[in-house]
Amino acid sequence: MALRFFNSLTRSKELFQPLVPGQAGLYTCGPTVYNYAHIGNFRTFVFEDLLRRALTFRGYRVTQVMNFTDVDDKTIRGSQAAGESLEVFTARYKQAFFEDLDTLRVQRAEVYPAATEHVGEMVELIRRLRERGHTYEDAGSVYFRLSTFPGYGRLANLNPEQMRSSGRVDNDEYEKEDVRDFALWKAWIPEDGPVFWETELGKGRPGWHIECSAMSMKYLGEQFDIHTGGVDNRFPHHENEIAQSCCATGGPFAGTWLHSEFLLVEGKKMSKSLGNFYTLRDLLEKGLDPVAIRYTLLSVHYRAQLNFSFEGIEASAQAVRRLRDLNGRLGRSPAGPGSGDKVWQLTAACETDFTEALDDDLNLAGALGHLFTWVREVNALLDSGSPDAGELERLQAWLNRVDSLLDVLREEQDESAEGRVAELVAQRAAAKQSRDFPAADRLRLEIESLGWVVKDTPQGPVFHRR
RNA sequence: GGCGGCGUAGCCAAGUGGUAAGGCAGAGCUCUGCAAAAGCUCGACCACCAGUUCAAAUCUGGUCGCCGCCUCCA
Repeated sequence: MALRFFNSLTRSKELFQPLVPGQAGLYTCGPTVYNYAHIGNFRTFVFEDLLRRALTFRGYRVTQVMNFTDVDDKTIRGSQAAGESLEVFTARYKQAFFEDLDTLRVQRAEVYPAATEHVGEMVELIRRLRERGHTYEDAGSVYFRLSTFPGYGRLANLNPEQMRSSGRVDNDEYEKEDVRDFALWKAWIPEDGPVFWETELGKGRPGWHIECSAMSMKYLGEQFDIHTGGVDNRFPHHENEIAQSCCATGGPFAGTWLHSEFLLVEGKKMSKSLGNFYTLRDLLEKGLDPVAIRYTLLSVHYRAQLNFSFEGIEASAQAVRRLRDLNGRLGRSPAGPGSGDKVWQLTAACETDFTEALDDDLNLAGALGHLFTWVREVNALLDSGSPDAGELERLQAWLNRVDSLLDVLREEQDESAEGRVAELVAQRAAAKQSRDFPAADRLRLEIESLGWVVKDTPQGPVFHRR
Protein backbone atom coordinates (compact mmCIF):
# COMPACT_ATOMS: atom_id res chain seq x y z
CA MET A 1 0.00 0.00 0.00
CA ALA A 2 1.05 3.52 -0.61
CA LEU A 3 -0.35 7.00 -0.78
CA ARG A 4 -3.23 7.57 -3.11
CA PHE A 5 -4.74 10.94 -3.86
CA PHE A 6 -7.91 12.07 -5.53
CA ASN A 7 -6.54 14.01 -8.44
CA SER A 8 -8.85 16.83 -9.49
CA LEU A 9 -7.36 16.65 -12.95
CA THR A 10 -8.61 13.13 -13.57
CA ARG A 11 -11.33 13.05 -10.91
CA SER A 12 -10.10 9.73 -9.65
CA LYS A 13 -7.86 8.33 -6.98
CA GLU A 14 -4.37 7.69 -8.18
CA LEU A 15 -1.32 6.12 -6.70
CA PHE A 16 1.12 8.88 -5.84
CA GLN A 17 4.16 8.52 -8.06
CA PRO A 18 6.55 11.41 -7.67
CA LEU A 19 8.89 12.49 -10.42
CA VAL A 20 11.86 11.65 -8.24
CA PRO A 21 11.36 8.56 -6.08
CA GLY A 22 11.25 9.43 -2.41
CA GLN A 23 10.81 13.11 -2.96
CA ALA A 24 7.71 15.24 -3.22
CA GLY A 25 7.51 18.71 -4.72
CA LEU A 26 4.54 20.60 -3.46
CA TYR A 27 3.13 23.94 -4.52
CA THR A 28 0.44 25.24 -2.22
CA CYS A 29 -1.38 28.41 -3.17
CA GLY A 30 -0.81 30.88 -0.38
CA PRO A 31 -2.61 33.90 0.97
CA THR A 32 -3.28 37.26 -0.56
CA VAL A 33 -1.84 39.45 2.15
CA TYR A 34 -4.35 42.25 2.41
CA ASN A 35 -6.00 41.20 5.66
CA TYR A 36 -5.77 38.71 8.50
CA ALA A 37 -6.51 35.27 7.20
CA HIS A 38 -9.85 33.78 8.21
CA ILE A 39 -10.72 30.37 9.48
CA GLY A 40 -11.76 29.21 6.03
CA ASN A 41 -8.31 30.05 4.71
CA PHE A 42 -6.82 28.07 7.52
CA ARG A 43 -8.92 25.08 6.68
CA THR A 44 -6.90 24.91 3.49
CA PHE A 45 -3.57 25.67 5.12
CA VAL A 46 -4.12 23.03 7.77
CA PHE A 47 -5.09 20.56 5.06
CA GLU A 48 -1.82 21.36 3.32
CA ASP A 49 -0.01 20.90 6.61
CA LEU A 50 -1.58 17.47 6.91
CA LEU A 51 -0.53 16.71 3.36
CA ARG A 52 3.10 17.59 3.98
CA ARG A 53 3.14 15.73 7.27
CA ALA A 54 1.53 12.69 5.67
CA LEU A 55 4.15 12.70 2.94
CA THR A 56 6.83 12.95 5.58
CA PHE A 57 5.12 10.25 7.64
CA ARG A 58 5.32 8.02 4.60
CA GLY A 59 8.99 8.73 4.16
CA TYR A 60 9.04 11.35 1.43
CA ARG A 61 11.35 14.29 1.47
CA VAL A 62 9.09 17.24 0.95
CA THR A 63 9.84 20.51 -0.75
CA GLN A 64 6.89 22.79 -0.25
CA VAL A 65 6.52 26.18 -1.83
CA MET A 66 3.83 28.59 -0.71
CA ASN A 67 3.48 31.91 -2.43
CA PHE A 68 2.44 35.26 -1.08
CA THR A 69 0.22 37.24 -3.39
CA ASP A 70 1.37 40.68 -2.42
CA VAL A 71 0.32 42.65 -5.45
CA ASP A 72 -3.20 42.59 -6.86
CA ASP A 73 -6.31 44.76 -6.75
CA LYS A 74 -7.02 44.06 -3.10
CA THR A 75 -3.55 44.69 -1.77
CA ILE A 76 -3.25 47.85 -3.82
CA ARG A 77 -6.60 49.16 -2.65
CA GLY A 78 -5.85 48.15 0.93
CA SER A 79 -2.51 49.88 1.02
CA GLN A 80 -4.03 53.04 -0.40
CA ALA A 81 -6.82 52.99 2.13
CA ALA A 82 -4.26 52.54 4.89
CA GLY A 83 -2.09 55.30 3.49
CA GLU A 84 0.89 52.98 3.37
CA SER A 85 3.21 51.72 0.71
CA LEU A 86 2.28 48.35 -0.71
CA GLU A 87 5.38 46.91 0.86
CA VAL A 88 4.67 48.15 4.36
CA PHE A 89 1.03 47.18 4.11
CA THR A 90 1.61 43.62 2.96
CA ALA A 91 4.55 43.08 5.30
CA ARG A 92 2.21 43.44 8.24
CA TYR A 93 -0.10 40.71 6.98
CA LYS A 94 2.75 38.43 6.03
CA GLN A 95 4.00 38.71 9.57
CA ALA A 96 0.52 38.07 10.95
CA PHE A 97 0.16 35.07 8.69
CA PHE A 98 3.29 33.45 10.09
CA GLU A 99 2.10 34.11 13.62
CA ASP A 100 -1.20 32.46 12.81
CA LEU A 101 0.55 29.46 11.29
CA ASP A 102 2.49 29.06 14.51
CA THR A 103 -0.70 29.32 16.52
CA LEU A 104 -2.21 26.47 14.54
CA ARG A 105 1.04 24.51 14.56
CA VAL A 106 1.29 24.49 10.80
CA GLN A 107 4.75 23.45 9.73
CA ARG A 108 6.70 25.89 7.66
CA ALA A 109 7.09 25.40 3.95
CA GLU A 110 10.62 25.39 2.54
CA VAL A 111 10.07 28.56 0.52
CA TYR A 112 7.64 31.47 0.73
CA PRO A 113 8.23 33.43 -2.45
CA ALA A 114 6.47 36.75 -2.83
CA ALA A 115 5.02 37.83 -6.14
CA THR A 116 6.65 41.25 -5.97
CA GLU A 117 10.07 39.64 -5.79
CA HIS A 118 9.54 37.55 -8.88
CA VAL A 119 8.32 40.01 -11.45
CA GLY A 120 11.41 39.29 -13.53
CA GLU A 121 10.57 35.60 -13.69
CA MET A 122 7.01 36.40 -14.65
CA VAL A 123 8.07 38.72 -17.43
CA GLU A 124 10.38 36.02 -18.72
CA LEU A 125 7.53 33.52 -18.72
CA ILE A 126 5.26 35.92 -20.55
CA ARG A 127 8.02 36.46 -23.07
CA ARG A 128 8.16 32.73 -23.69
CA LEU A 129 4.40 32.65 -24.17
CA ARG A 130 4.60 35.50 -26.58
CA GLU A 131 7.31 33.78 -28.59
CA ARG A 132 5.13 30.74 -28.88
CA GLY A 133 2.20 32.79 -30.07
CA HIS A 134 -0.12 32.49 -27.11
CA THR A 135 -0.52 36.15 -26.32
CA TYR A 136 -1.81 39.38 -27.71
CA GLU A 137 -1.53 42.92 -26.51
CA ASP A 138 -3.99 45.69 -26.17
CA ALA A 139 -3.50 49.12 -24.68
CA GLY A 140 -0.31 48.05 -22.96
CA SER A 141 -1.74 44.91 -21.38
CA VAL A 142 -0.83 41.40 -22.38
CA TYR A 143 -3.47 38.71 -22.56
CA PHE A 144 -3.40 34.97 -22.89
CA ARG A 145 -5.28 33.82 -25.95
CA LEU A 146 -7.28 30.91 -24.69
CA SER A 147 -8.10 29.54 -28.09
CA THR A 148 -4.44 28.54 -28.44
CA PHE A 149 -4.74 25.96 -25.67
CA PRO A 150 -7.07 23.12 -26.60
CA GLY A 151 -6.83 21.48 -23.18
CA TYR A 152 -8.52 24.36 -21.45
CA GLY A 153 -11.27 23.39 -19.02
CA ARG A 154 -9.99 19.93 -18.17
CA LEU A 155 -9.28 20.63 -14.52
CA ALA A 156 -12.55 22.38 -13.82
CA ASN A 157 -14.44 19.97 -16.06
CA LEU A 158 -15.84 22.87 -17.99
CA ASN A 159 -16.46 22.93 -21.68
CA PRO A 160 -15.34 26.33 -22.97
CA GLU A 161 -18.10 26.30 -25.59
CA GLN A 162 -20.75 25.91 -22.95
CA MET A 163 -19.36 28.34 -20.49
CA ARG A 164 -21.98 30.87 -19.75
CA SER A 165 -21.12 34.48 -19.29
CA SER A 166 -22.46 34.92 -15.86
CA GLY A 167 -23.31 38.58 -15.64
CA ARG A 168 -20.41 39.14 -13.32
CA VAL A 169 -18.04 39.17 -16.24
CA ASP A 170 -17.00 42.22 -17.98
CA ASN A 171 -17.10 45.21 -15.80
CA ASP A 172 -13.45 45.06 -16.47
CA GLU A 173 -11.58 48.11 -17.57
CA TYR A 174 -9.33 46.07 -19.80
CA GLU A 175 -10.16 45.07 -23.33
CA LYS A 176 -10.04 41.42 -24.19
CA GLU A 177 -10.76 39.74 -27.48
CA ASP A 178 -12.69 37.03 -25.74
CA VAL A 179 -14.13 37.34 -22.25
CA ARG A 180 -12.47 34.11 -21.21
CA ASP A 181 -9.01 35.35 -22.01
CA PHE A 182 -7.11 36.51 -19.00
CA ALA A 183 -4.47 39.10 -18.31
CA LEU A 184 -0.83 38.11 -18.01
CA TRP A 185 0.34 41.67 -17.65
CA LYS A 186 -1.79 44.64 -16.71
CA ALA A 187 -0.90 48.08 -18.02
CA TRP A 188 -0.55 50.70 -15.36
CA ILE A 189 -3.66 52.75 -14.65
CA PRO A 190 -3.84 55.83 -12.42
CA GLU A 191 -5.65 53.86 -9.71
CA ASP A 192 -2.52 51.76 -9.27
CA GLY A 193 -0.69 54.83 -8.00
CA PRO A 194 2.96 54.08 -7.29
CA VAL A 195 2.55 50.36 -7.85
CA PHE A 196 4.11 49.41 -11.17
CA TRP A 197 7.16 47.88 -12.75
CA GLU A 198 8.92 49.19 -15.82
CA THR A 199 9.70 46.12 -17.87
CA GLU A 200 10.15 45.10 -21.47
CA LEU A 201 6.38 44.58 -21.44
CA GLY A 202 5.86 48.18 -20.50
CA LYS A 203 4.80 49.94 -17.34
CA GLY A 204 2.41 47.86 -15.30
CA ARG A 205 2.04 44.88 -13.02
CA PRO A 206 1.63 41.15 -13.42
CA GLY A 207 -1.75 39.45 -13.65
CA TRP A 208 -2.65 37.17 -10.83
CA HIS A 209 -2.26 33.71 -12.34
CA ILE A 210 1.19 34.15 -13.77
CA GLU A 211 2.89 34.41 -10.39
CA CYS A 212 2.12 30.83 -9.44
CA SER A 213 3.38 29.49 -12.74
CA ALA A 214 6.57 31.48 -12.53
CA MET A 215 7.35 30.76 -8.91
CA SER A 216 6.44 27.10 -8.92
CA MET A 217 8.70 26.55 -11.92
CA LYS A 218 11.52 28.48 -10.33
CA TYR A 219 11.53 26.52 -7.10
CA LEU A 220 10.16 23.14 -8.15
CA GLY A 221 10.98 22.88 -11.83
CA GLU A 222 8.79 23.15 -14.90
CA GLN A 223 7.08 19.96 -13.93
CA PHE A 224 6.40 18.96 -10.34
CA ASP A 225 4.33 16.59 -8.26
CA ILE A 226 1.47 18.22 -6.39
CA HIS A 227 -0.37 21.48 -6.61
CA THR A 228 -3.03 22.37 -4.06
CA GLY A 229 -5.47 25.06 -3.09
CA GLY A 230 -9.05 25.67 -2.08
CA VAL A 231 -11.80 24.50 -4.43
CA ASP A 232 -12.50 28.04 -5.41
CA ASN A 233 -9.08 28.17 -7.02
CA ARG A 234 -9.82 25.27 -9.27
CA PHE A 235 -11.42 27.68 -11.68
CA PRO A 236 -10.26 29.97 -13.04
CA HIS A 237 -6.95 30.30 -11.22
CA HIS A 238 -5.59 26.80 -11.54
CA GLU A 239 -7.08 26.27 -14.94
CA ASN A 240 -5.29 29.38 -16.13
CA GLU A 241 -2.08 28.34 -14.50
CA ILE A 242 -2.18 25.08 -16.37
CA ALA A 243 -2.87 26.84 -19.64
CA GLN A 244 -0.05 29.31 -19.37
CA SER A 245 2.43 26.85 -17.90
CA CYS A 246 1.86 24.12 -20.43
CA CYS A 247 1.91 26.58 -23.28
CA ALA A 248 5.12 28.19 -22.07
CA THR A 249 7.04 24.96 -21.61
CA GLY A 250 5.32 22.76 -24.15
CA GLY A 251 5.18 20.03 -21.52
CA PRO A 252 3.08 18.98 -18.57
CA PHE A 253 2.80 21.00 -15.38
CA ALA A 254 1.77 19.64 -11.96
CA GLY A 255 0.87 15.96 -11.96
CA THR A 256 -1.58 15.90 -9.08
CA TRP A 257 -4.05 18.59 -8.13
CA LEU A 258 -5.71 18.53 -4.74
CA HIS A 259 -8.47 20.89 -3.71
CA SER A 260 -9.86 21.35 -0.25
CA GLU A 261 -13.55 22.02 0.18
CA PHE A 262 -15.06 25.04 1.78
CA LEU A 263 -15.59 25.59 5.43
CA LEU A 264 -19.03 26.69 6.56
CA VAL A 265 -19.68 28.42 9.83
CA GLU A 266 -22.78 27.29 11.69
CA GLY A 267 -24.06 25.80 8.47
CA LYS A 268 -23.63 28.88 6.31
CA LYS A 269 -20.97 30.12 4.00
CA MET A 270 -18.92 32.66 5.87
CA SER A 271 -19.79 36.21 5.10
CA LYS A 272 -19.49 39.48 6.86
CA SER A 273 -23.18 40.24 6.41
CA LEU A 274 -24.20 37.05 8.18
CA GLY A 275 -21.95 37.89 11.08
CA ASN A 276 -20.23 34.52 10.88
CA PHE A 277 -16.97 35.70 9.40
CA TYR A 278 -14.07 34.88 11.69
CA THR A 279 -10.38 35.42 11.43
CA LEU A 280 -8.27 33.13 13.56
CA ARG A 281 -7.67 36.08 15.82
CA ASP A 282 -11.40 36.59 16.34
CA LEU A 283 -11.74 33.01 17.49
CA LEU A 284 -8.83 33.25 19.89
CA GLU A 285 -10.39 36.36 21.38
CA LYS A 286 -13.50 34.34 22.04
CA GLY A 287 -11.30 32.05 24.08
CA LEU A 288 -11.16 29.09 21.70
CA ASP A 289 -8.22 26.76 22.11
CA PRO A 290 -6.09 26.87 18.98
CA VAL A 291 -5.27 23.19 19.27
CA ALA A 292 -8.97 22.38 19.35
CA ILE A 293 -9.37 24.50 16.23
CA ARG A 294 -6.54 22.62 14.58
CA TYR A 295 -8.05 19.28 15.52
CA THR A 296 -11.44 20.34 14.19
CA LEU A 297 -9.93 21.35 10.88
CA LEU A 298 -8.08 18.05 10.68
CA SER A 299 -10.95 15.83 11.64
CA VAL A 300 -13.12 16.27 8.58
CA HIS A 301 -12.01 14.92 5.23
CA TYR A 302 -10.55 17.70 3.13
CA ARG A 303 -12.89 17.10 0.20
CA ALA A 304 -16.00 17.38 2.34
CA GLN A 305 -17.44 20.67 3.46
CA LEU A 306 -16.60 21.30 7.06
CA ASN A 307 -19.21 22.88 9.24
CA PHE A 308 -17.37 24.90 11.84
CA SER A 309 -19.35 25.29 15.05
CA PHE A 310 -18.56 26.20 18.60
CA GLU A 311 -20.07 22.95 19.77
CA GLY A 312 -17.70 21.12 17.46
CA ILE A 313 -14.71 22.92 18.95
CA GLU A 314 -15.73 21.73 22.38
CA ALA A 315 -15.93 18.15 21.15
CA SER A 316 -12.48 18.48 19.59
CA ALA A 317 -11.03 19.90 22.79
CA GLN A 318 -12.28 16.83 24.65
CA ALA A 319 -10.87 14.47 22.06
CA VAL A 320 -7.49 16.17 22.34
CA ARG A 321 -7.77 15.92 26.12
CA ARG A 322 -8.28 12.20 25.81
CA LEU A 323 -5.11 11.83 23.78
CA ARG A 324 -3.14 14.01 26.15
CA ASP A 325 -4.37 12.06 29.15
CA LEU A 326 -3.17 8.85 27.61
CA ASN A 327 0.11 10.49 26.79
CA GLY A 328 0.53 11.60 30.39
CA ARG A 329 -0.45 8.19 31.64
CA LEU A 330 2.12 6.46 29.47
CA GLY A 331 4.75 8.79 30.82
CA ARG A 332 4.06 8.03 34.46
CA SER A 333 2.98 4.40 34.40
CA PRO A 334 5.37 2.07 36.20
CA ALA A 335 6.60 -0.94 34.29
CA GLY A 336 4.56 -4.10 34.81
CA PRO A 337 5.21 -7.75 34.16
CA GLY A 338 4.45 -7.59 30.46
CA SER A 339 1.28 -8.08 28.45
CA GLY A 340 2.23 -11.15 26.50
CA ASP A 341 1.91 -10.08 22.90
CA LYS A 342 -1.07 -7.81 23.45
CA VAL A 343 0.75 -4.52 23.20
CA TRP A 344 2.53 -5.60 20.09
CA GLN A 345 -0.65 -6.90 18.52
CA LEU A 346 -2.82 -3.90 19.30
CA THR A 347 -0.25 -1.48 18.13
CA ALA A 348 0.65 -3.28 14.96
CA ALA A 349 -3.04 -3.48 14.06
CA CYS A 350 -3.50 0.19 14.75
CA GLU A 351 -0.44 1.09 12.69
CA THR A 352 -1.71 -0.91 9.76
CA ASP A 353 -5.27 0.39 9.88
CA PHE A 354 -4.31 3.95 10.60
CA THR A 355 -1.75 4.11 7.84
CA GLU A 356 -4.06 2.47 5.37
CA ALA A 357 -6.75 5.06 6.03
CA LEU A 358 -4.25 7.88 5.75
CA ASP A 359 -2.91 6.44 2.52
CA ASP A 360 -6.40 6.53 1.12
CA ASP A 361 -6.51 10.15 0.08
CA LEU A 362 -5.68 11.41 3.57
CA ASN A 363 -8.69 9.90 5.27
CA LEU A 364 -7.64 11.13 8.67
CA ALA A 365 -11.16 10.88 10.08
CA GLY A 366 -11.11 7.17 9.35
CA ALA A 367 -7.59 6.88 10.72
CA LEU A 368 -8.64 8.58 13.94
CA GLY A 369 -11.35 5.98 14.38
CA HIS A 370 -8.66 3.31 14.49
CA LEU A 371 -6.50 5.44 16.74
CA PHE A 372 -9.21 5.85 19.35
CA THR A 373 -9.99 2.17 19.32
CA TRP A 374 -6.33 1.65 20.16
CA VAL A 375 -6.54 4.33 22.85
CA ARG A 376 -9.35 2.49 24.57
CA GLU A 377 -7.51 -0.81 24.44
CA VAL A 378 -4.30 0.72 25.69
CA ASN A 379 -6.10 2.37 28.58
CA ALA A 380 -7.56 -0.98 29.52
CA LEU A 381 -4.10 -2.53 29.48
CA LEU A 382 -2.76 0.28 31.61
CA ASP A 383 -5.64 -0.25 34.03
CA SER A 384 -4.42 -3.80 34.42
CA GLY A 385 -0.88 -2.55 34.93
CA SER A 386 0.66 -5.18 32.73
CA PRO A 387 2.82 -3.43 30.10
CA ASP A 388 6.52 -3.73 30.81
CA ALA A 389 9.10 -1.05 30.15
CA GLY A 390 9.71 -2.03 26.55
CA GLU A 391 6.01 -2.15 25.85
CA LEU A 392 5.41 1.23 27.39
CA GLU A 393 8.08 2.53 25.09
CA ARG A 394 6.46 0.92 22.11
CA LEU A 395 3.11 2.51 22.96
CA GLN A 396 4.66 5.88 23.51
CA ALA A 397 6.57 5.66 20.26
CA TRP A 398 3.44 4.99 18.27
CA LEU A 399 1.52 7.78 19.96
CA ASN A 400 4.40 10.13 19.19
CA ARG A 401 4.47 9.01 15.61
CA VAL A 402 0.77 9.73 15.24
CA ASP A 403 1.37 13.08 16.83
CA SER A 404 3.93 13.88 14.16
CA LEU A 405 0.82 14.17 12.02
CA LEU A 406 -1.64 15.66 14.46
CA ASP A 407 0.67 17.81 16.57
CA VAL A 408 -1.82 18.19 19.40
CA LEU A 409 -0.09 16.59 22.38
CA ARG A 410 2.27 19.41 23.24
CA GLU A 411 0.69 21.80 25.72
CA GLU A 412 1.51 25.46 25.81
CA GLN A 413 3.53 26.31 28.88
CA ASP A 414 2.18 28.94 31.20
CA GLU A 415 4.84 29.22 33.85
CA SER A 416 3.38 31.88 36.09
CA ALA A 417 0.03 30.15 36.42
CA GLU A 418 1.73 26.81 36.66
CA GLY A 419 3.88 27.79 39.59
CA ARG A 420 0.88 29.04 41.46
CA VAL A 421 -1.18 25.97 40.69
CA ALA A 422 1.68 23.64 41.53
CA GLU A 423 1.84 25.23 44.93
CA LEU A 424 -1.87 24.72 45.53
CA VAL A 425 -1.60 21.14 44.37
CA ALA A 426 1.22 20.55 46.82
CA GLN A 427 -0.80 22.08 49.63
CA ARG A 428 -3.71 19.88 48.73
CA ALA A 429 -1.51 16.80 48.74
CA ALA A 430 -0.34 17.74 52.21
CA ALA A 431 -3.91 18.27 53.39
CA LYS A 432 -4.83 14.85 52.05
CA GLN A 433 -1.84 13.34 53.77
CA SER A 434 -3.14 14.61 57.10
CA ARG A 435 -6.62 13.49 56.10
CA ASP A 436 -7.93 17.03 56.19
CA PHE A 437 -10.38 16.40 53.36
CA PRO A 438 -12.41 19.58 53.73
CA ALA A 439 -9.20 21.56 53.22
CA ALA A 440 -8.25 19.37 50.28
CA ASP A 441 -11.62 19.96 48.67
CA ARG A 442 -11.35 23.69 49.21
CA LEU A 443 -7.99 23.66 47.49
CA ARG A 444 -9.39 21.66 44.61
CA LEU A 445 -12.08 24.28 44.14
CA GLU A 446 -9.49 27.00 44.20
CA ILE A 447 -7.41 25.23 41.59
CA GLU A 448 -10.48 24.76 39.43
CA SER A 449 -11.41 28.40 39.76
CA LEU A 450 -8.03 29.19 38.23
CA GLY A 451 -9.01 27.07 35.25
CA TRP A 452 -7.05 23.96 36.13
CA VAL A 453 -7.99 20.39 36.95
CA VAL A 454 -6.15 18.24 39.42
CA LYS A 455 -6.43 14.50 39.57
CA ASP A 456 -4.96 11.96 41.90
CA THR A 457 -3.10 9.05 40.41
CA PRO A 458 -1.22 6.19 41.99
CA GLN A 459 1.91 8.17 41.14
CA GLY A 460 0.67 11.28 42.89
CA PRO A 461 -1.41 14.25 41.76
CA VAL A 462 -1.22 15.60 38.23
CA PHE A 463 -2.83 18.71 36.89
CA HIS A 464 -3.59 20.36 33.62
CA ARG A 465 -5.48 23.27 32.23
CA ARG A 466 -9.21 22.86 32.28
C1' G B 1 -28.46 26.40 -19.65
C1' G B 2 -23.78 23.36 -18.43
C1' C B 3 -20.76 20.79 -14.64
C1' G B 4 -20.25 18.75 -9.68
C1' G B 5 -21.00 17.44 -4.45
C1' C B 6 -23.85 16.12 -0.24
C1' G B 7 -28.13 13.95 2.96
C1' U B 8 -25.41 7.89 8.32
C1' A B 9 -27.55 8.08 16.05
C1' G B 10 -28.76 14.65 20.08
C1' C B 11 -24.03 16.94 17.61
C1' C B 12 -19.53 15.72 14.61
C1' A B 13 -17.98 11.79 11.45
C1' A B 14 -15.76 6.86 8.96
C1' G B 15 -17.56 3.05 6.00
C1' U B 16 -19.01 2.72 -0.96
C1' G B 17 -22.17 -4.88 -2.16
C1' G B 18 -22.20 -9.22 2.93
C1' U B 19 -26.24 -8.22 8.64
C1' A B 20 -23.36 0.00 10.66
C1' A B 21 -15.76 2.54 13.03
C1' G B 22 -14.67 6.47 16.11
C1' G B 23 -15.13 11.25 18.89
C1' C B 24 -18.35 14.57 21.77
C1' A B 25 -22.77 14.89 24.68
C1' G B 26 -26.23 11.83 27.94
C1' A B 27 -27.60 7.48 31.51
C1' G B 28 -26.04 3.39 34.78
C1' C B 29 -22.07 0.53 37.04
C1' U B 30 -16.77 -0.37 38.75
C1' C B 31 -12.75 2.29 40.80
C1' U B 32 -12.11 6.82 44.15
C1' G B 33 -12.05 10.01 51.12
C1' C B 34 -14.56 13.21 47.30
C1' A B 35 -13.35 13.94 42.39
C1' A B 36 -10.97 13.43 37.77
C1' A B 37 -9.18 10.00 34.47
C1' A B 38 -9.95 5.08 32.95
C1' G B 39 -12.84 0.60 32.01
C1' C B 40 -17.66 -1.86 31.32
C1' U B 41 -22.93 -1.44 29.76
C1' C B 42 -26.87 1.40 27.00
C1' G B 43 -28.20 4.30 21.13
C1' A B 44 -29.20 4.16 14.04
C1' C B 45 -33.66 -0.30 10.12
C1' C B 46 -27.82 4.79 6.97
C1' A B 47 -33.49 11.39 3.43
C1' C B 48 -37.63 8.94 0.62
C1' C B 49 -39.56 5.61 -3.41
C1' A B 50 -38.73 1.87 -7.02
C1' G B 51 -35.32 -1.51 -9.15
C1' U B 52 -30.70 -4.89 -9.81
C1' U B 53 -28.71 -8.87 -6.49
C1' C B 54 -28.71 -14.80 -2.67
C1' A B 55 -27.20 -10.07 -0.26
C1' A B 56 -27.33 -2.53 -0.74
C1' A B 57 -26.09 2.73 3.61
C1' U B 58 -22.95 1.05 -0.39
C1' C B 59 -24.97 -0.26 -7.59
C1' U B 60 -29.17 1.77 -11.13
C1' G B 61 -33.44 5.06 -11.93
C1' G B 62 -36.56 8.60 -9.76
C1' U B 63 -38.39 12.08 -5.76
C1' C B 64 -37.44 15.61 -1.92
C1' G B 65 -33.91 18.70 0.65
C1' C B 66 -29.14 21.27 1.07
C1' C B 67 -24.64 23.13 -1.21
C1' G B 68 -20.78 24.47 -4.78
C1' C B 69 -18.56 26.05 -9.64
C1' C B 70 -19.31 28.36 -14.73
C1' U B 71 -13.32 34.88 -14.29
C1' C B 72 -9.75 36.84 -10.07
C1' C B 73 -13.41 34.33 -3.02
C1' A B 74 -9.08 29.15 0.70
